[in-house]
Amino acid sequence: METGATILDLNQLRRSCGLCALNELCLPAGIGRPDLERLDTIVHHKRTLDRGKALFRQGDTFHALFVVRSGSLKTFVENPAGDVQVLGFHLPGEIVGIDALANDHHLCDAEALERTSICELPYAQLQQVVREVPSLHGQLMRVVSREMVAEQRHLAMMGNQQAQERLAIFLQSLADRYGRLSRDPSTLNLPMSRYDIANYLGLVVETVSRLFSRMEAAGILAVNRKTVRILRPDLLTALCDSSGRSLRSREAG
Amino acid sequence: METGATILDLNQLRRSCGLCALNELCLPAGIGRPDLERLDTIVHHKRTLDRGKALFRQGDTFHALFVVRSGSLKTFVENPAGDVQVLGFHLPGEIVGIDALANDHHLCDAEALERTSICELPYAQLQQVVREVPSLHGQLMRVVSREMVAEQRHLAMMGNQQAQERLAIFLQSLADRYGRLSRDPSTLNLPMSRYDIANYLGLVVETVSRLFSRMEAAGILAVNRKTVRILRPDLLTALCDSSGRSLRSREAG
DNA sequence: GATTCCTGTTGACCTCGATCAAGAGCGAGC
DNA sequence: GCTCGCTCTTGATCGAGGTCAACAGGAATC
Repeated sequence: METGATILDLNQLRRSCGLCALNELCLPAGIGRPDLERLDTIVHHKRTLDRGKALFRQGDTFHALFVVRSGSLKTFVENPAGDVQVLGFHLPGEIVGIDALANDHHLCDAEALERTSICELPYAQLQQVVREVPSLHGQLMRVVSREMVAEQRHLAMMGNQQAQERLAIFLQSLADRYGRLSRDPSTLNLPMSRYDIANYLGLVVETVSRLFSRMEAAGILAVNRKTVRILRPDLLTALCDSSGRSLRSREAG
Repeated sequence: METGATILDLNQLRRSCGLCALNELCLPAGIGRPDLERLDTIVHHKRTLDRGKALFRQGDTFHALFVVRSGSLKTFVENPAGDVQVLGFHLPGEIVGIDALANDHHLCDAEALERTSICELPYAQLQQVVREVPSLHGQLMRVVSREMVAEQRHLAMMGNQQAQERLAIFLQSLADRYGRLSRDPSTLNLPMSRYDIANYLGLVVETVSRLFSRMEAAGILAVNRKTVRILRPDLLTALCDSSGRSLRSREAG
């Protein structure tokens, strides 16, 4: 349906970090033109995953870092007893696979929540580029640090917050990230199941379901399966810090 | 060797990564002699903290990474409501401060649990050394990755494990780390308070106290204030995976 | 359209761990 | 010595959220 040239242009658009809309949210943030082109030479853009398909599995040997380009992923660990813990949901511009650097093999699973396309950064080549482009080292460390901070927030939520606050915080953070991606932050299209949400929040699915119902009854949300509209962002924010456990927290000395 | 050189040798011993007992557990692991000497030039060894003193506080501007040399630290976040979450306890050879790389200021507090000495790695200089010693980049990423994995384990514990399993896992992991530091892994000298342990595990102090008593009654531990002897490591291990929540976990899909 | 499977919702009940309360052990300061 | 103020322990009670159970709404297959 299109001329050959158009397809090439589209390919070009899809292939270059410099032209990618996620540019400033992603690894290239703050990296100058020529260096960016060097980085571009090693980025593979091909991989596309269907819903439920794995990007990598626990135990896979590590060879690349990945960045979500469109769609979304979940990462999770599973212990020998079969207990699953969802570690995070990853939206466009977010990096996954860092946990594998310590051991040369992946310690968690990464799975597509919907049709998802991925940029692949072969690690050996990335290290070579880091040698040539020193500022990339700093940027990589910053991105990694950002992931750590997200994990710490997750942890703090699990340790201190009540069920309702947890869900509110989760929705809020999702809305924030939608905003940063220039999507409408008041209409969330949750790509993950209630089971995933519950597990991520350290709750069971029934509790999450009840909380959605309760927040809908309170006029804060309009919930229709995967589609959640935030009607009262102010009330949602209020729910985020209803000061959970009083005693436990204040005096850990 | 000359007389008078002895004092210099001791200083040398204290000052050089090459001679440090933690060498292979720390940042220098896998780095060759000459590169190590270059790294050595930027490491400051002076800081010593008394119990309860802060290495840094939330909001402090970031200028250096730190490695515990002796003693121990806890890191924790505190939200505006006053809720505290202990993120981790840091033993010799472990690095802290990475979370600050993303924002140029610290997002958590780090506090000494006992008299603790610290190696300081000024970040600007560290980056310079990374340019000169490319293998250091890889090693830094590995160390960071190790921290992330520890956080993920913490998270999985909070999400899936019952109270008793949490304490068992905590003691087990402490014993493992003692072992790696060539200390007796069966006699733990807990530098942190019951409050810190409880908060780290997402429990309250009363629960932790009861669990210690219960495990002592079961003949697994001998508890005397801060001193905990592991009498039956086999039983402790058994408690670590008594498969907590069955339904919640098995099918997060 | 009927069947099956899966995800999600709602209700009834119960348990684990939080909360409240009291007291014991120990150190620091006077 | 005594008191004050911690940290830690133990007991009694309560409630948030987990467990069990039943069912409803889609989606996929036939």
